[in-house]
Amino acid sequence: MERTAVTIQHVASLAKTSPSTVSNLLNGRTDRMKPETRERIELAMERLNYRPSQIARQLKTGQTPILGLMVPSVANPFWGEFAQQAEATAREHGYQVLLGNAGRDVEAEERYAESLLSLGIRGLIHGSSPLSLEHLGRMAVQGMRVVTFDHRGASPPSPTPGEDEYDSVSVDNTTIARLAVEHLVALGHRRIGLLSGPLKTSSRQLRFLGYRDALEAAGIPFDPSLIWEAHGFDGFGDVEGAELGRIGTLALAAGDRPPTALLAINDMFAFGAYAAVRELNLRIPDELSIVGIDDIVFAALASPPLTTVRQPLQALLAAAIPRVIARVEGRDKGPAQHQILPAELVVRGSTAPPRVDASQGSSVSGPTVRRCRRTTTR
Amino acid sequence: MERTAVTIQHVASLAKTSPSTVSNLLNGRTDRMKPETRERIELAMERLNYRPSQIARQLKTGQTPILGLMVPSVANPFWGEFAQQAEATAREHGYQVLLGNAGRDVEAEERYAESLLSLGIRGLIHGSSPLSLEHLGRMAVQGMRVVTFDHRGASPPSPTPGEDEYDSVSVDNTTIARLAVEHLVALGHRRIGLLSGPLKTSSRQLRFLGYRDALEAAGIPFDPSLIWEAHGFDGFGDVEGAELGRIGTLALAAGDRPPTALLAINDMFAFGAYAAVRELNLRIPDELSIVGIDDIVFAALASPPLTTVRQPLQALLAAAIPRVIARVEGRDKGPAQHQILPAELVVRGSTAPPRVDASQGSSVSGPTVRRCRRTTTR
DNA sequence: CTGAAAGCGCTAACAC
DNA sequence: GTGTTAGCGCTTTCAG
Repeated sequence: MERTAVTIQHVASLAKTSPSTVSNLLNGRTDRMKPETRERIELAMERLNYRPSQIARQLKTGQTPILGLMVPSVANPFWGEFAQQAEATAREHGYQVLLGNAGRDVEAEERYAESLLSLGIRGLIHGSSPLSLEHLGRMAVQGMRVVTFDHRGASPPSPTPGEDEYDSVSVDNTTIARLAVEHLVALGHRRIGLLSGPLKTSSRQLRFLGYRDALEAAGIPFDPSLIWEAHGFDGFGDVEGAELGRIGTLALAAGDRPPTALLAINDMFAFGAYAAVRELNLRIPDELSIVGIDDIVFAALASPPLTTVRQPLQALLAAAIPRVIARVEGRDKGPAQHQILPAELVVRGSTAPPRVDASQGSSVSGPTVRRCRRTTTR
Repeated sequence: MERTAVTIQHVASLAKTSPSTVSNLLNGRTDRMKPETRERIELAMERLNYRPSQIARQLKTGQTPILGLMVPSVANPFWGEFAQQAEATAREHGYQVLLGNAGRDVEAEERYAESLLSLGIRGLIHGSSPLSLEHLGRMAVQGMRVVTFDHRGASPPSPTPGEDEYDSVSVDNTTIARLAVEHLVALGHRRIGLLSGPLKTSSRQLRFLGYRDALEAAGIPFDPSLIWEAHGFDGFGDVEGAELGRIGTLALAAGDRPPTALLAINDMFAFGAYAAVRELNLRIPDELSIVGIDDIVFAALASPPLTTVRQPLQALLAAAIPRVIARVEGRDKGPAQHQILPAELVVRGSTAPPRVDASQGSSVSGPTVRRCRRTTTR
């Protein structure tokens, strides 16, 4: 009752044939095989309950049907959905997925990549985006095929060094932010805050750019006092996003001329903003409009439901997974590809026109607003 | 620049020694090794940037430093946190984690287990709990060591068949529900609804039991019309939890004598209830108290913050991971162990005493309540 | 204390 | 069409 000790030889001898013939069948080289031989083998495999050992196979071929999956943290709902989608997509292609929560730490990522390599894993889905992607290049040199997300938006035309060592599939981060800001501007907002963790990743920088561009396009001067970027803080705020969002919102609201609307760098930050707004006894969207990015499950569930810019996770992974696999299997040897997918604004209940006396905005110290909650008659 | 082709022989020859000596060093059999030999080898490994191939090693030893992780879906925030914790804990022990989203489907789980086996993976963290755990027994027979969660609460003393094929670490699900109900009863509620997906898993059944017991202990008659169990629905509602919670709450609220408080089978359902309450223009907790189970990240973030019963994820995994590993490595050959950890009620803002005219409760068709939101002066 | 040799289960030439 | 054979990179007796 110990391990499955039945090998290809057992099958072969039961089927009165040779291991190589069995191997041929196993690998679909069944073209010129006598049907009866084939049947005998299949019968034998059946009866022995034979399961080929991937281990032995991969020692031989150097191929293993596993992909590495590196995300900051699956505890973050966005990355959880990402991982789920990655696993599902990979499975459709006959691959499994080895999870790695590297917390955006370059060293952790490298250690992780090394262990993948020694496990014979040669394909990596890299869902993270520290500014420097050099280490990905290093991985590539060691034989790792990687696909990143969020790398290289539309805007900066100059390629990052090492860029051609890996493929990427990303949303247009600049446009994401622009979409959000345009929506807010259309609603009449002119003091639009930006709430973010450290602007260290390229996706965040790109979003920042989009924010600025959209403001400029609308003729609204850029006001640095409306930017809140977490600092004195060691990390990227993937898990603590909500807490950072809360703190940031409080800080922004305490300013002289607080924003009437906020673009949060992602939905977690947006929910932190919700919490802050609750503490301040303000109301969303009447006194503060909030837009998130990602469209995680809770966006639709929150009260009010969050207006956000959706990342097309499914499409992203559907593009990425076959690509790594093709690379790993050597079917795709072309130059690095950088694909960019569109994002979509989802307008829900957290955005509305600013109050007329917008210039006064919200304030911590002001008189507590007492007003009835809007009730809709059904 | 292709693959890391440096093998143990290269190291050996550079170090002017034999592969087996290198292997000895690699495996810590360094007791009776001449220090200088050792140094030569270490130097050689350094210079060659040698990385032992796990693949070759495991073909030989049958051991791979990977654990399978089977959850319904990492897209569900609870399981995301679970997976994150599992990965982190496993890594502390030198193991990696292969993700499998089996959606609680027994067949999918078996397929997944098979592929694990053929990958040489012999340890499985099984975070799911369909009622029938027989298939786990089957896996055990094939050599898979598994640790389950949520299996076998304190209550039903009769062991499930096949139970001694695998270990388990779980929270006391009966107590979880009891804690929640007692809290509600203490607040003065007598009509307490239960909102759940199909009561097919043992953890859910146990929770149901705890709910009933607590009611009985409080002298409150059990009223089946207060139970809403999703049906006509194919699955366990892991991802759709919120939607189910919403529908269920609507249904419960439409009853003759609607509940004044709700126990949701998990936090996702609770948030679904939030959404329903919003649609009904009611207020939490004044008009409806809600208690969840799990304490996912959003529990603290929601408005109002959700009162819930926390599952001690970290402790759960800290107990489970070393156990599977010990099993896999053959260090632990004793009989199956079933560990039960305590849960903790976290009281937040979603529970309060029922309104005095509790018997009337909430109603869809009743007049819309217009009342000011409570505002706290700071 | 170190080395030689025999595989682990499978694949891929290359014979037959 | 099918069988033989030689390894993949490492571990592990068992000699030296």
